[in-house]
Amino acid sequence: MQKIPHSTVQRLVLCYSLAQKALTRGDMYLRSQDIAALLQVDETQIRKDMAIVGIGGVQKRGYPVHRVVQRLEELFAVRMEKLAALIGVGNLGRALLNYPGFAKYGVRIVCAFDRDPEKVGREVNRVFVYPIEALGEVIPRFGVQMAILAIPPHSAQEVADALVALGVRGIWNFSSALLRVPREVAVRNECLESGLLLLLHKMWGENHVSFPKE
Amino acid sequence: MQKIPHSTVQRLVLCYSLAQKALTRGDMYLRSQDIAALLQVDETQIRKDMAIVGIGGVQKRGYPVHRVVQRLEELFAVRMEKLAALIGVGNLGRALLNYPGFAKYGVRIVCAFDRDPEKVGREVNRVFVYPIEALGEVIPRFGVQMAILAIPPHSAQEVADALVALGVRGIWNFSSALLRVPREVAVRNECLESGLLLLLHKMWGENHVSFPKE
DNA sequence: TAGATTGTTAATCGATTAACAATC
DNA sequence: TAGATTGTTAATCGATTAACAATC
Repeated sequence: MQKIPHSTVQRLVLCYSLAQKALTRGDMYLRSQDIAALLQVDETQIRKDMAIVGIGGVQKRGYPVHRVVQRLEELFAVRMEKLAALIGVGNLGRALLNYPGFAKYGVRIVCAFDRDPEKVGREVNRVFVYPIEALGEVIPRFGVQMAILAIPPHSAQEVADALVALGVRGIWNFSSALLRVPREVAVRNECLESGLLLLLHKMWGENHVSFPKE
Repeated sequence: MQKIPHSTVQRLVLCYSLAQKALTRGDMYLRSQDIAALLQVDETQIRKDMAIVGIGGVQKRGYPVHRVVQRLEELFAVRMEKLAALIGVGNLGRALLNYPGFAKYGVRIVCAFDRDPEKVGREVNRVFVYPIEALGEVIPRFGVQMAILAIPPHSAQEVADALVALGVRGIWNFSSALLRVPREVAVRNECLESGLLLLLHKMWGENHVSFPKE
């Protein structure tokens, strides 16, 4: 199959969530028109996206919800169980541990790591916290495939290198560090600082006068 | 000034973080080549981005770090004090309250809201938690300009409508709901579910066979 | 049948990259 | 001066939108 454009994947993520909602509502079909309105894009775009991943529609009805859900679950590999490690059990890390979204998408956090001796040796949400030095022993033991990085940026690259060396295939990076990893390792940057700055730009960016604090 | 393309703004966010780092290191200049390598884009792109926002470089040296920082602080309005409300004091909300990034960019959370009577009336990190019903009274009293939405998706639109009616100009949306707001209100979606699915796609997407759990 | 929808090809638009001029 | 860099214009590439055919 041809490579799926990244912009298409982004829209399909949203389609997936819409399709799940439609499924619980009991709707049989989703029309490109309605999806497009919610995503605020052109409806042709949605039809093209569907075609790209091989989801066919039915004239006068729309796209069969169950087929959309099925195909997109395949595309996002949500029915496959994925074992994950959480690195950094700070405020954000703990919030992620309690996050209901993971289980829903087949991600199971099986171990956590922290540098702080206060946190090491305890359980958070039934997940044991290991010292960061134990990475090399614990990651292979559990067969961890992906890591969630919720640590300060200064040590992020070092930890990422270790994770990659241990065979981790994907990193969900909440630090502001720009990680360098081999091509075959997937990284998703979820830097909140960046998100905040993008919002601030939308709010006050461009042609405005910025008043200094003092 | 012409409209700044969104892709340019995204790169400039990263440039800002690099420039700050360079500033603390004491570097005088940043070369487009080096920035490009870290961002993994073409160096011409960086020069174009700089030109678009009016940052001029110096031949044989690069871009003066202090000017980059200064101009981008203006672009992201970070020196301006922005009063924010946190809606939803769950795990994620509490993590955000303790988040050091906010103060750094001039965002001050002045009040928090929750539906849970258990949480209402208490202080979290020196911020008072109001009942969600008090939104209409409290938001104008504090002069809140932006809101951080960390609530479940089903009530997100309703709360967003209320916030917009109260004059809030920007919403940092951590829920998975796709909010509909008037054009003049800025929204940044920070839906973690979406981020996770994008990572899963990169890891196992495309031409793979997905093994069901059972 | 008429109308509403999907599906596809062509046109447009915008973003990235290449080529090279300018200059310290 | 030669070389390294910025700056800019032109070429390419990819994504979006428009037009319209196909069909239930």
